[in-house]
Amino acid sequence: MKKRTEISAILQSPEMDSTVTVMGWVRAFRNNRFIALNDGSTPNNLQIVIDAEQLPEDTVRKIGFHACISATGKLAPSLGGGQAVEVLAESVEILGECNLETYPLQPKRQTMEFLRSKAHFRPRTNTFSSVFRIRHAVAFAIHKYYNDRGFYYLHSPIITGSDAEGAGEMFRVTTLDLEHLPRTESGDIDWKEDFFGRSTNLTVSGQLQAEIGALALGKVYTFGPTFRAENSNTPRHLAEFWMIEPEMAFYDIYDNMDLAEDFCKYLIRYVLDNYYDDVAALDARLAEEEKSLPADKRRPMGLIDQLRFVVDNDFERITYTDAVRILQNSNPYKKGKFEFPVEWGKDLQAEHERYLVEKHFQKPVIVRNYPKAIKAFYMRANDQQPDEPGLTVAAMDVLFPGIGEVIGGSQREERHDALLGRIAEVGIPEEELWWYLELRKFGGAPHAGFGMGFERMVQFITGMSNIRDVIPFPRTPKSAEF
RNA sequence: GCCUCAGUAGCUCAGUCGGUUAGAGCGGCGGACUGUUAAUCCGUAGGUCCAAGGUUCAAGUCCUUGCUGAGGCGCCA
Repeated sequence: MKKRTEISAILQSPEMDSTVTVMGWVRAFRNNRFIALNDGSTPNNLQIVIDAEQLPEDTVRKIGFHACISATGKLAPSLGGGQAVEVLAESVEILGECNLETYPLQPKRQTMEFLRSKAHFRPRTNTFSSVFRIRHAVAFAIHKYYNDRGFYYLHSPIITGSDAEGAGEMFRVTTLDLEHLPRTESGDIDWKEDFFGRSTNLTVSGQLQAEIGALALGKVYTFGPTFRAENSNTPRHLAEFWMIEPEMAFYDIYDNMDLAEDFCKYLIRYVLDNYYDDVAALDARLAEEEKSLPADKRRPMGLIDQLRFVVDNDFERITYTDAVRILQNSNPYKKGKFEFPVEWGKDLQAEHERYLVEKHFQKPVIVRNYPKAIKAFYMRANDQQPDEPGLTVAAMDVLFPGIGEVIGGSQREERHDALLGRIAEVGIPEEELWWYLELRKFGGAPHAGFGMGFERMVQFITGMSNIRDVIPFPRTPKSAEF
């Protein structure tokens, strides 16, 4: 293969008069003379100038939207106003034709729904190439952030035998012949016959295993795929998504909140610092899109302004009890505008969270100390507070505008007896969690952690309105093409 | 899982009260064009009206069921 130069490198530091070979996909061919070429290395195109009479007629005819070409020529300052440099092509080779009579994409605005059905081509569009570059950037920044702070990347299992995680419906993993299931004497399916000799599922969370890591390595994080078989049909849910779960020994709920806030800001700052052109392209696209919306449906600020705002301001921190008080004093509450009741002991609904984040504080909010009854068994019980009608646990949720809960976490119950009591209360068989309990019995430590929805964070940073458009191959109920 | 809306040309949509040969813009194709920037100009082709059943003299239009998609809610990250 001829050695090619990536367009990002050329645009960054062009060496005028040098001869380069570039390869990529044609975004536009204008006036029989100008090719806008993109190779995915940057959102920006490189202009190739050809002399149609100096090239084979057949080659010129095949230069068209999304055809793949290689072009060789001298770099020169551009005579046109739209770009600084261009390649004066001496030769052009067609690497892959693109027959536009049958190719589904078109050089025009397409809906996200349509492009979703063409997941094999959508990364070639401006929007999706920017989204996927940013997705990469966020993933990389996650590892960099934790590595730089002395965390160890722990690989939690994808296949789990635990039924006790309680984070939702699970996908079963089995090699049993579904047409001829082995049965026990009592007629139940005999999971002892299955591959692992027990019933197994895809993981819904790596947290319990991350706790094992934290109680030995001090600070760990997991970052991997997570599976929920919930029949959730919303722009914020996927059946297969990625989650980051840091877990730290010797952290309490406040340390946990500090880390969560700093982590969120770091990821946003990293993308702004290193992928500004991509964010700017998405910002412009959103601004264009919003022009056609009525004023009340528009975002309060542009994408970049919003990202800067989140980075530059402290997150609001309140207790669940405060949140209920604020909501009960709110206008929508007094006017009966909320669909769901606001009452201490009941979980906050999306409409309540949205009021707190988007109306009342107008910035990210961390709510902590939720009622014990509505939270998971592993969260650390707080002492009874005089101003709280019931017992709470040291849980915390980080709420973002537009996407809602981006992080959920807690200080974990490290007291063996308290945990044992809680497990009994919620009715999980003790033997399911024998190793989890032993972590408390033998050299236990106070510890805390949280889970961040990776796609939700990418969604926030890119401004994409549907989570299916920030993952290359979305898996949702009734949909697993590609 | 519940509720709402939608499905008509490659894409985005219009299609009146059920009535003749189903339209537009964009895109494609053919042509023109050597400084364009979503290039522009001229010409042209293109339809299983989501599927099945039903009502009717007559269905893109009304009814039933199903499928698919989107949005809202719940569950959550």
